[in-house]
Amino acid sequence: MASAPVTVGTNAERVYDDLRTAIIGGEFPPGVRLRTEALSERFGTSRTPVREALVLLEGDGLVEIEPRRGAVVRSFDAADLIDLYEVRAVLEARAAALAAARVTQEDLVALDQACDRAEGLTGGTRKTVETLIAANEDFHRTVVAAAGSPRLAAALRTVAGIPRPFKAVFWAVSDERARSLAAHREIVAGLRAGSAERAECAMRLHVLTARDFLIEVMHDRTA
Amino acid sequence: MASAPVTVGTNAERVYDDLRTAIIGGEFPPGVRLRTEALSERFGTSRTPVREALVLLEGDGLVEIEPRRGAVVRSFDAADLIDLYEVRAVLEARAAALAAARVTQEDLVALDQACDRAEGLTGGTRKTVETLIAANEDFHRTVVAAAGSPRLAAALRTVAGIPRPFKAVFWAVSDERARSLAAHREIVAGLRAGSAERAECAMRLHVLTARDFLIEVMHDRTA
DNA sequence: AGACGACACTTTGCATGCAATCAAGCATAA
DNA sequence: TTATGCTTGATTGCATGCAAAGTGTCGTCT
Repeated sequence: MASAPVTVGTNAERVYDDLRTAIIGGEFPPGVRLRTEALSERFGTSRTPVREALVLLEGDGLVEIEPRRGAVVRSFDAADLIDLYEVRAVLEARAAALAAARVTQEDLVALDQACDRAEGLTGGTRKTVETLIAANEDFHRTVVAAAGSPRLAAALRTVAGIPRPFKAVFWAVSDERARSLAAHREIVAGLRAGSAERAECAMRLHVLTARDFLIEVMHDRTA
Repeated sequence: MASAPVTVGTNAERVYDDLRTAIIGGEFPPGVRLRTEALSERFGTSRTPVREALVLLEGDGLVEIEPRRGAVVRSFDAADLIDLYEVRAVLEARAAALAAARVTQEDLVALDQACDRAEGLTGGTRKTVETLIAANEDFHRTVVAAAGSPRLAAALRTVAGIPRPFKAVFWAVSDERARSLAAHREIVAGLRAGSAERAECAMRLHVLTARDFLIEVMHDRTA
């Protein structure tokens, strides 16, 4: 049998993945300086692969690197997030439209399951929220994968990553949860019907609704 | 007086810019292996900044890096280019729509000038084609800048760079030149009128027309 | 003759040392 | 007291050495 390879990919990739998860997970809040030596210590490597990982994360828009000044976790203000969600709306809507013509039965099952996983949950515990976020990410990832456009997927990477605390606000509010779930069901219905227009509009509506909810929340918090 | 800074930015950025220009300029054709030592010699640095530049170029979709195998200039087959142009169509159309509401008088002048620069040219010399490509790039860059969306600009970087020979085919054919110029004028008209819809549709049409011409050319060549 | 395997060479990926630069704190002068 | 310049410590960016993985070649065996 095939034994798992000891090192799949390079060290830099591993650092990139782990650091990305850590940032999105909120372990490194926006504004925090990311010093190469501290990170290399944490990940058990030297500073070289850490530096490479930071460059990759800059491409994802998760960190900002200023020459000779170092890297900091990028902060997201309202304008940033609105901008990000609007680009996401355009790209994910397109992904949904493409997916409508290519989606497989397995994809549809996976999408249904992602919805089902979110369906029963009602509590507001950390674990529940984590599950909801994971199900949501699976859903969107499946749609993008079904679109079958490598370039679209690459473009989405520049707007896909935002820290979990920002996402969490969606799932903390019960009404938004229900609305999001309904939107997901609607998107699946469009895809299942093979209607690019339905899927596209449903996805666009879904993302723009998220944008507006975010605006509302931020307005309440700053007001 | 202020002397020009000896090093603006880092060495890695300079290598990235120069290497990107070289690849797009066709100096390194698709499929060519990019060995770090040879490049470091060329750019007068060590292998470290070269490696960083290659990672950045991978993010732009211009090179492919396989672990332990090295970097090669990415080759673009028909499916790749079609995929790329369709994502460009979505993103640039969105950029045009955003720009319609924000475009300044200076932007419009710059766009007019980009059109004017292409207007008189008729020959098929290398210099002429270079000028046309440069004017075209200025045009699109100006529109994207006028959109004022950093995330959109970042997403476009993943689909903006393709080797010049591919672009050159557009400008080698006189009819396509005229059509492209007319499309640019149409886009400017939409922007000047402040009509997001006109600008958006004109841009989408422009990019999709380019896509179809590319399909046609590649079909002719392979047939 | 063709296929297979061992060996040497090439190239990558990583670790580490070093110079350049930045910030921060302290002394000094107005 | 406040502003300015120096100095020290910290941190980045780059160069280089080295081990590991990949590539190609040559010899051998069938």
